Amino acid sequence: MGRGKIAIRRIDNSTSRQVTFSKRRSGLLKKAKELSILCDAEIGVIIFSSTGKLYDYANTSMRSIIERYNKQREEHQQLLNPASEVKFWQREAASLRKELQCLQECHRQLMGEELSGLNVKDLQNLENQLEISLKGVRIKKDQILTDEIKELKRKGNLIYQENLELHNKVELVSQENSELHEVYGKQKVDEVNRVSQAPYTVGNAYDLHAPICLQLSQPHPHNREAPGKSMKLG
Amino acid sequence: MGRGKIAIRRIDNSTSRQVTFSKRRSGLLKKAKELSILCDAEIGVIIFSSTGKLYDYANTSMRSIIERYNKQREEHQQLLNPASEVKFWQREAASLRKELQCLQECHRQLMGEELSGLNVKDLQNLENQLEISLKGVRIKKDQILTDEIKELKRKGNLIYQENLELHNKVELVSQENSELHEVYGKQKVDEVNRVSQAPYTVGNAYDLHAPICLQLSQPHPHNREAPGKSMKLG
DNA sequence: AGCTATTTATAACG
DNA sequence: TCGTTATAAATAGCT
Repeated sequence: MGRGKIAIRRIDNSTSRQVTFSKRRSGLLKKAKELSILCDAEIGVIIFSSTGKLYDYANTSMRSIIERYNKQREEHQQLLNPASEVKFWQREAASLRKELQCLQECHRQLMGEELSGLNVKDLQNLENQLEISLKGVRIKKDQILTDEIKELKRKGNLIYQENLELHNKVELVSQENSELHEVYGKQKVDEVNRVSQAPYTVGNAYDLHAPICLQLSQPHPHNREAPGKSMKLG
Repeated sequence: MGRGKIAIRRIDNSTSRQVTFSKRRSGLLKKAKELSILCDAEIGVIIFSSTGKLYDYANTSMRSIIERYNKQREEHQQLLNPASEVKFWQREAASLRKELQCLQECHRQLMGEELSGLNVKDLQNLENQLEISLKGVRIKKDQILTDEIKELKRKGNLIYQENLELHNKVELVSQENSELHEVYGKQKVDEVNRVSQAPYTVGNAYDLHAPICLQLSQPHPHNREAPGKSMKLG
């Protein structure tokens, strides 16, 4: 499969053998990975290049694969090793693996996969459970968003109050200054006034004479009411 | 690389998973063989199917490949002495237990429980997943119900046809009887007619002069249309 | 298990 | 080693 067809025999040219090794090695490991995923298989691949370099792939762990391989290939090896502790842990692992498979099946069903084998009654139960789950998740999410909104509203009001007070303070100071200038001369009053009023006119998006209004994105686009009814705070 | 493209994820359908496993397994082993020949490499492949069946390939011998692997990884001692074997299985059990706990947490979340610790983004993802699951479950359920309806419709029509034929047959026989009585006397004609017509008037809910109408419960109570629009068959 | 339409891998080359 | 492309090979979906 390439520009030309090649015979399956040792490639003489050392360079192109290297190149082919590199390409086909990655191809082989990719296919091994795909097979393990597609078909839920446990796969180990060990490759030694002609120069002795090691490459390998194992979807679980090479050690457990080799262990399993040895067990399956030489059952009598177990008889040579009658340590009951080993047997205990093997049983433990087998039991856990079984439980894991059971839970995985259940999990797949909750993910909406592997539904063949379920009858209408099972599917109805699953549907009900998913609706309950969905409801719970939405309630939780809404709660978080509501809390966030409350917090923003609280902070907004605090800032608004603070700004009101600052505004009053500035007016007081400004008036005081005017009176001082009235006494000591009028030459610099204009400048001072300009500076004291800057916050109300330049680079400030808040209107300090009305409650703060923070607009938030809708949590549930599909549940929104008629347009124009945006959520308002304050 | 086939009639259609497939995503690399576990194949749901058990039959096609089996078929794909068989095809790709032989493909993988062929490629391993080719690579070992073309590039003069030492290669071992171990495959356990999801049912636990073992398939393998080794261009030299699996034992020597595993030994070389272990030597290269400097782990051969761990697999040989029983104390470290115990440790291996303990680690295996711990690893499985960890995976189990992870899956259990995920499972609880899919069940709508234990949602604290999730942020809005997580909850949104969970909500989306649950909606996908729900959709899948409903599609599957609807499909089963639709198939059931089709089957009932088919059977209903068969019965209706059979009844029509029986009706005709009865009329023919009845007419024949009348003619016979015409010849041999009229004393019992009334009785015979009464018997032959009983199926049309007594204890029979079907109207044989109209298509059979089987009414089924709605699959989705929350989706039903205006009342009075019952599903009709025939 | 066998048959194709397609997708994928890769041989040859830059 | 990396990228490109023409072509061989693998294989997904069917029967």
